Amino acid sequence: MNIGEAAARTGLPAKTIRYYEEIRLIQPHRAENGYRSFDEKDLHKLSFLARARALGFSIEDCRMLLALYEDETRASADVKRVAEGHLKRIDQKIADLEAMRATLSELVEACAGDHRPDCPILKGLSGQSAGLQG
Amino acid sequence: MNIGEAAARTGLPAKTIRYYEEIRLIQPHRAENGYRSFDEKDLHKLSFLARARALGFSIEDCRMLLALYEDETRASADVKRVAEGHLKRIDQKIADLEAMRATLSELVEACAGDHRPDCPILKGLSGQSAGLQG
DNA sequence: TATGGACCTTCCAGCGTTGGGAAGGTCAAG
DNA sequence: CTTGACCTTCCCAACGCTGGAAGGTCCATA
Repeated sequence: MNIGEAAARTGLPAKTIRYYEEIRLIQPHRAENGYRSFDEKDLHKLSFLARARALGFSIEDCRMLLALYEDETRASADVKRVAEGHLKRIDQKIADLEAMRATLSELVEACAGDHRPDCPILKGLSGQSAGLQG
Repeated sequence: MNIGEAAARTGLPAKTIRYYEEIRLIQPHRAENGYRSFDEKDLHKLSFLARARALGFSIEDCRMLLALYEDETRASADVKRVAEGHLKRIDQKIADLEAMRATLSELVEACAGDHRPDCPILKGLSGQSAGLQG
């Protein structure tokens, strides 16, 4: 099938599919007219990629996971290691965001939010108030 | 003072300070030799930017906040609106990451992580298992 | 057969926020 | 006079696409 149908069936934009070919995540065949030709195996790989990306795996993680997916002699430990690394990064991001959230929400709650110019948020950002480290 | 000292005193890399000038967040004067010359007001603005960026505000949010910071007749409501918008985006990001985390950690926990090829993580990513929507 | 439109191709450029590095000017110390 | 630390501008890379331009292909219809 052509790229349009592959896009429709995997939910990935055609542009993204071309990009995945360019960075050699997939290698669809070419028809005589030069059009990319996708088979079921390509579709499976694209769907795999779509799910892995939706879980936040980097492209390089995806490349590794795809290689493991295709390697029938893989050890599940190798897959798990990649996933645990990603999990750790997710946890770190969540922690960072929670920290931001805590400080910011403190400032927001202290701000009257009316017509007057006095503003604890700006005070906090300008370093005139406690609650902001760094 | 020169950019090196400004960098040291605000904790921002010199490269970043030059970028902030390029996108017109700051406008330091120039000495006769062409070097940027930072005064205390510039330092305050840079520190303000550093704190706002550390809280995850976008550059455009920072531009708005800086304008409000410098406008003595601002209404705190305008500041609060920007901050609340950002807080909302943070909450959304946290929610997205928590969702990823939940799915991924489920898969990781189901994976033996040994020498055998059987792997629930790959099964999940390939769509052969429950727990992965979209 | 001609035309139109939907598809496909490649190539180039940009997003945001730096970071790295080249090539070269300036300044202070020895 | 040299050395080395600083400064300047400019260009490229990163991430993972996304948009658009210019042009080829295919199919249906007039």
